[in-house]
Amino acid sequence: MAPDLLNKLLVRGSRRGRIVEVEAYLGPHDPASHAYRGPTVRNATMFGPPGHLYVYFTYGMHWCANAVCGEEGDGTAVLLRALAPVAGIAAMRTARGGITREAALCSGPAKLCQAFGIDRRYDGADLTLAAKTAPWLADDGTPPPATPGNSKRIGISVAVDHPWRWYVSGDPNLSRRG
DNA sequence: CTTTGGATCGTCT
DNA sequence: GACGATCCAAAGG
Repeated sequence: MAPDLLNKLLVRGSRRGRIVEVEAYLGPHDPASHAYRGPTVRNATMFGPPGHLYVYFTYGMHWCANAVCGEEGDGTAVLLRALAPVAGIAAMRTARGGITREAALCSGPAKLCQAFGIDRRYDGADLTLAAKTAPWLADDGTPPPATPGNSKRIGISVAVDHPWRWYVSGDPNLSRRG
């Protein structure tokens, strides 16, 4: 499912961004996944029904967001790693503390959450409903890339060899060149 | 351009 | 008590 999320839109209020980079985390079978050691209070949303947002806090200051993709009980999710800003860019700049370069607004998993104002409040949000204030996912008809870029995952220390990162090749908003 | 270190705290051991 | 699905500024080449 991870590459199929490429080119979908993350929407929150007036802010819109096209998903250009994701990583898959395969639940209890994946040592790099928060779900590896089974359900806890923190990762409960991952084990819930698909189509919901799993938001977690890390490094003492950052939020990151995933789309839950497995059936209830599976614990599988896709980390949203980078977006191409589409609308609400002024609001993103403000939320990002005045960063001016557009390609730096959403070019990382914690950056896009900061740009969209996503935190614990939206853990568990239903991504299939066009909500007023909560984040959701829209499909404007743009298909995923026919041949997405693919690489190892970033920032993990175990299960590092699985090529479970996918991205829109050459997009300027990637967290790394690709 | 690449490398390095600091910030900062919830979560699980 | 250790560390993390990160980011940024500063320093070095």
